[in-house]
Amino acid sequence: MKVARIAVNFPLKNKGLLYHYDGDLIRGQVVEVPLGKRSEMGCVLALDEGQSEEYKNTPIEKIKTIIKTIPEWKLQENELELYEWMASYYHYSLGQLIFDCLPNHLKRPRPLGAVQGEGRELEFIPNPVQKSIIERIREGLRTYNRSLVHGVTGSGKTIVYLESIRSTIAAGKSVLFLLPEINLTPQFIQTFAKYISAPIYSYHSELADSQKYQIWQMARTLSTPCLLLGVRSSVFIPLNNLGLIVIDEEHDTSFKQDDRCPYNARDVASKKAQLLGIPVVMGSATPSLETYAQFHAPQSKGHLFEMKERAGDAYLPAIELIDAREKASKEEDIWPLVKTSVEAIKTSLANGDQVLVFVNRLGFANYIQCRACGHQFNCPNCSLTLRYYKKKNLLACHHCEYKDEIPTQCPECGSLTLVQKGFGTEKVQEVLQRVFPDKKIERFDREEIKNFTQLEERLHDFHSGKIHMMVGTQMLSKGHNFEKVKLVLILGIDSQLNFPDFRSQERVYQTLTQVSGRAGRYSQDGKVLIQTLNPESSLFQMVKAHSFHEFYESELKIRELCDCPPFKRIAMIHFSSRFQDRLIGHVTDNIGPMIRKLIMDHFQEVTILGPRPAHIEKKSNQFTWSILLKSQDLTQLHNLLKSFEMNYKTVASVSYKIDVDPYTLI
DNA sequence: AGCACGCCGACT
DNA sequence: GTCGGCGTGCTC
Repeated sequence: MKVARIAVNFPLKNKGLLYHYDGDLIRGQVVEVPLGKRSEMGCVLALDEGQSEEYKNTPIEKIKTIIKTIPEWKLQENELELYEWMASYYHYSLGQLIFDCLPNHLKRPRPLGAVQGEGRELEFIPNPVQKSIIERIREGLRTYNRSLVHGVTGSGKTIVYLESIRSTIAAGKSVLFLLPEINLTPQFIQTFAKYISAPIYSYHSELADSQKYQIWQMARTLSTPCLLLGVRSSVFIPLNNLGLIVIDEEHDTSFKQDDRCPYNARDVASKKAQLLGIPVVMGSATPSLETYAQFHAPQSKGHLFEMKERAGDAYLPAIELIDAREKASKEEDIWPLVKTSVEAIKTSLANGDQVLVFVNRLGFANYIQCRACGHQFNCPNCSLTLRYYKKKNLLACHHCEYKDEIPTQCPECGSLTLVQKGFGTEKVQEVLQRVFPDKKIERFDREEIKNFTQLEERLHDFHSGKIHMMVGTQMLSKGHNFEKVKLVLILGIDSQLNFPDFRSQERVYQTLTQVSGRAGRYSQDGKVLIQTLNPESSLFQMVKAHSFHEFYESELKIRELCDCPPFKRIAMIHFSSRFQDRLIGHVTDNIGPMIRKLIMDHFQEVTILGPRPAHIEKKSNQFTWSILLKSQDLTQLHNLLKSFEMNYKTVASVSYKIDVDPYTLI
């Protein structure tokens, strides 16, 4: 009997478990193994473990035998290496990681569609800036190297991507194109399908399991090049003969997975490219500070390409601030808008132009409060207020499933006066509809658009002019081109500005710039109005000036002062339990002191903050407290995390989760 | 994460 | 009496 080491699909973070086997087996083979009283999937990590110390020290009767191999699943060496890197970087179980990433086995096969690219010649010539970037990227197509294309909205990054993709495909290699949102897939396919002479596949959450499975199998066996367009999880698809990875909207938070293994697909993609020896091209109008700093640094090995102007005849829109402290608006019942904003919309609509209104929240009111006693309506399962949805006539929690009818009186004092606080897209739509009764106003948010069909329908109605104005959330800000829009109004940005996270300024800068990018791409008189209570804030001045560099330099200084990325690397450990008292006792009495001692004894470069309650301490009846770790020395940070795990003694009903490079510290 | 064992309170 | 909720311990 021979002995193999298997990464088994369960949470233990060791190097895998030992199993006996007969016959031939190779590293990367997917197998089914017995585990306790059940069976689980596993992946072969090593053979010849018969001589290892671990095998000699394990009682022979404990070692079980592999049940069977799964012939259609065998991971390639570079796939396995990527998973191994991820498991150690994110401190996650290798076996669990692999089987979280692989698609589920086929249940009921559905046909898989591909768009065949037409391979037409370009109908336009790239401008000199685009041309030189394309040329530089083309020179690096045979080796691992990283490029960041920082181009203002409308500068034509798509053409740079397109030409890089065309060159790669012409060389007989496939391309992986990562994008943050499923919503953007159709528009890219539309553009790419004209000019690329290869099949185009898209990979996203709307595909059935069987279709995902087919894409994986197609990817492994492909003999001619293809373009694969996909969301976060498509970074794991083992495309045969991959020659280029493109990451659009590099800064976007949806590249970070927040359940299971909290990986960042942008960083995983870079690692994958390194393992394969192929280039990565990233692009954004608002790169993340970390990424920009990597490329901007004097010792940077990456290529930083700047596109400072809009392509063709397009101009950047004029950005104006509107002081929302205007008093006059009250009597006219247009809150949360102010008179200046309404007038601007009126003018724009009268000119026959379309208008976009951006609001960062869903629903009608953010929360409900009793005027008499101040009681707020909270979610019984979470430490949060319930949001009011008028159309559904519900109070609902946005973290759990809780829903309730809207009460008519306060449960505390019986008062009948309940006031609606804060606003969302629904409220703004209602107010605007009252002011402009003869205009067609629709929403563009998650409540209204839940799938491709609804998305395409709404976009079509807007492009065709059937809809005059759209009120939307983030969904509106990402990548879409609206030809007839000359005015964009931004509401509710103040609440984002006051959000307690070191990245809140960066997020606001990105949102404002991206939303502004929707305006006036096709005219000289595009205008963006930002309605705010803080018009003096220097952040707005930088957005107004379209000055990413000024923002970057000023934000960088702040990051240095507060010991934040990119100056320090960060990791968080979140502890959760249904029992608040046990959780607090555990983290304050055991965990805090334990980590402080480890730091003192071995990892003095690391600093610790906490334990402290999470920003939302209770979610779905689970309490969370967190510890924040910072270090300039990445190795020490990782070694501390490893030591923490080795020394950790489990406490009943408390679990923990490590998050390396978290996107939020709350 | 599952799964089983074992302890305790509650109910036909 | 026994059903089921959940705490505890284990998985090569």
